[in-house]
Amino acid sequence: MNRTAIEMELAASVLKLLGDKTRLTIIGLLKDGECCVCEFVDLLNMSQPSVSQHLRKLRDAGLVKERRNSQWIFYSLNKDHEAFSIIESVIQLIPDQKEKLHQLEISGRRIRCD
Amino acid sequence: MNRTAIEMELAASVLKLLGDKTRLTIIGLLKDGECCVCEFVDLLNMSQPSVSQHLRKLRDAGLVKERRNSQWIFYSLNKDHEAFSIIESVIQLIPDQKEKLHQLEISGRRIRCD
DNA sequence: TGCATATATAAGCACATGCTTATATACTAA
DNA sequence: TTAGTATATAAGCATGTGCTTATATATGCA
Repeated sequence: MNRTAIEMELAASVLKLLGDKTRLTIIGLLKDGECCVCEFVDLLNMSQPSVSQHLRKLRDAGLVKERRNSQWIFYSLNKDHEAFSIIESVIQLIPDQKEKLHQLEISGRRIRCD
Repeated sequence: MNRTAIEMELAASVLKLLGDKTRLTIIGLLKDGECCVCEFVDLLNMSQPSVSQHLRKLRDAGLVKERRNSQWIFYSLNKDHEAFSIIESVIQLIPDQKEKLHQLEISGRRIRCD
């Protein structure tokens, strides 16, 4: 028995959340920092309600944290999640989203607050 | 850009398949070898059609291979799958199923053919 | 050949999922 | 206070999912 194993039920529920292209991309975008909803809407080319609903699922599962700053709400990975090791592993195996964030930055649509 | 990254769409589809407790357990049971359908039915305590349907999804995705030997069909992981690295990573993070297979063995219900 | 075992498949159904549109809430700035 | 921007939520709907029951197919054995 793997001493530090993530219980089957929990692992399955996390993998299920990752098993959607939109949410998986969101996780990828959060690899190196925070993003706010409007950035996701921009980068994913999806409606705002749809993005919000995906973020809600991730937040309900505790996989992401949110932080309000002025009118924006910034999302980030919750590294304290019991199953964060799954996120960590998967994030290494999918295409890096750094370039997309960079494009956002140089087009002046990147939101930065701290 | 990660040179060996698994495309987002493919990764999501594999993770979606892993995002079901039954299928995730099947993958865990295949970690160290093959199993036939009746063993899964026994170990998972599920109906045979239900198990077969899960195996079909895994097979359709190319994640498992099948081999017929006499009246049994043995399933095993397809290590050549493009996204096998995801399986490999996840399998290390979930509870090991070795003990369950051992129990099957000592109760004389383990099927062995080669 | 005929029956038992192992497996696959089909049909039906309840429920989950992910989108859309519409609307509510929260904050900022004029 | 009013308008604008950012976000969340609700309702509705089409489609997907995973089970069940019933049946088909394949193999082995008497």
